[in-house]
Amino acid sequence: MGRGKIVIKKIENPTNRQVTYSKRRTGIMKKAKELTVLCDAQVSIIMFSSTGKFSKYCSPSIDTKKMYDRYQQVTGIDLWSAQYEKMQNYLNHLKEINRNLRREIRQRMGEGLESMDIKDLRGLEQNLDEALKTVRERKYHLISTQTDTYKKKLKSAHEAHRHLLQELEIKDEQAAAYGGFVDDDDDGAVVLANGGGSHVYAIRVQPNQPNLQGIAYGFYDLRLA
Amino acid sequence: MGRGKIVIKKIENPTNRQVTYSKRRTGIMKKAKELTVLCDAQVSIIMFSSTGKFSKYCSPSIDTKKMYDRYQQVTGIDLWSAQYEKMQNYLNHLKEINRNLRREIRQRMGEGLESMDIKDLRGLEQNLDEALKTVRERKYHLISTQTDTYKKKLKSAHEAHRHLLQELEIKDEQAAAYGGFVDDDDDGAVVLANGGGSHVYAIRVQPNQPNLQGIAYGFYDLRLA
DNA sequence: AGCTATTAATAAAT
DNA sequence: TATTTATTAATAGCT
Repeated sequence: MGRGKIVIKKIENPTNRQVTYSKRRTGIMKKAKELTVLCDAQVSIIMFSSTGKFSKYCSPSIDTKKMYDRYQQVTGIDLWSAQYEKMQNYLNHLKEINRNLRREIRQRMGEGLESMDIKDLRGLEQNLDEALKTVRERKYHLISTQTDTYKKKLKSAHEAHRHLLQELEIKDEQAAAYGGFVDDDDDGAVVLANGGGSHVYAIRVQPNQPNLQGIAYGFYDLRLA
Repeated sequence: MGRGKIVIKKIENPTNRQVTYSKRRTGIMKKAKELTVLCDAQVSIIMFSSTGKFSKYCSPSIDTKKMYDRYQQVTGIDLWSAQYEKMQNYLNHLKEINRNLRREIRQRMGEGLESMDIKDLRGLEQNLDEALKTVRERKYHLISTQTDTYKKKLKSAHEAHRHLLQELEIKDEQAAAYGGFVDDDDDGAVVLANGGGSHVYAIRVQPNQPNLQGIAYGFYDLRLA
C-alpha cells in the first residue's frame, strides 16, 4: 500500500523511520478507534517510538488504569506478583548457583568430601594437584622477578649510600677547611647545619626506605614457603 | 476496503460484529508488529471484545508489565518501582557474589593467577596443599572401606558358588540314582531336564552376578589411582 | 506536510 | 470459521 512493496525490517534511516512511525501510529490509532466503535470493544494501546516518544489510546468507555486492572483480572495474574515471582525465581536460581559454587569451593578446600565417591575424589585430587603446581610455578616466577627487582634496587641504594658518604666526607673536609673563617658568621652556621643535615640524611636512609627492610623479610619468608 | 464503503458506527448484527472484530483485531495486531519492527518501537495493546474476549499484544523487547511501568513513569504515577529496584539491587548483589565465587574457583584451579600477589599465592598454595592431603586421605579411606566390603562380598560369593556346586553334585547323584528307573517315562524326562537346568544355572552364576566381575576391575582401578 | 501510485486490509459473499 | 474477491483504505516514496 505504497509506491512499492516493503519488507518488514527495521528502517535504518532515522528520518524515514520517524516519518513511518508517525504515519503508522496514526493508522493504528485510527484502527483502534474504528474497532472500538464498530465492534463495541475496549482497546488500550501504549507505545513508545525508538526516540522515546510516548503515545496512547484508550477506548472512551474505560481508562488505561481500569484497562490494566481488567487485564490483570482476566489473566488471573497480578502483574506485580507475576513480575515479583519472575524475579524471585531468578533470585532463587542465582542462590542455587551460589550454593553450588560454595560447595565446590569447600570441596576444593578439602571440606564436605563425604558426599563424593572415589571417581569424584580422584578427579578433584588430580585437579588440585595440577592447580598446586601451577600456583607454585606462578609464585616462583613472581619471586624470581621480584628478587631481581629488589637486587637492583638494593644495589642502587648502596651506591646512593656510597655517594652520600663520599659527599659527606667532601663536605666535612670543606667544613674543616672553612671552619676558622665562618665560626662567627650566621651564614656559615647555615653551611655547617646543611653539612650536618646531609650526614643525618645519609644515616636515616634505611628507615626511610622500608623496601630495604622488606627485601630481607620477604625474601626469607618466600624461601621458607 | 471491502465490497463497499462502511460508516464507522456500531455494527448491530452481533454475528457480523464478532466477525468484523476478529478480522480487525488481527489487522491491528499485525500493524503493531510491523510498527515494532519497522520503527524499532515498543507497543502494548490490550483489548476486549463486546463479548468480553481478551486479546493482547506486546513488543518482544518488553513485557506488558514494563510497558505499564513506563507508562506510569511518563504520566508521573509510580506504584511499585521502589520494590522493583530493591529486588534488582539484591539481584545484582547476588550476581556480584557469584562472579567472585567463580573467580575463586578459577584461582583454585590455577587459572587467573595474574592478579594475585605473592602473599595471596602463598596462601592459596598452602590451602591447596592441605586440601590435596585431605582429599587423598579421604580417597584412601574410601578405597580401604570399599576394598573390605568387596572382599566380604567376594568371600560370600565364593561360598555361594561352593554351595551351588555342592548342590549340583547332590542333584547329579540323585539324577544318576533315578536315571535307570525313569528311562522310558515322560515324567522322568522332566526330572532329568530339571537336573540339567540346575547344572546350567550353576555354570551361569558368574555372568548373572556382574558384581563378581566388577570387583576385580574396580579394585584394580582403585589401587592404580 | 501534501500527493498519488501501489500495496494491504477487509466487507461481503461463499 | 475459512477462503475468495471486489473494493476501499493505508501508506511508501516523492515533492
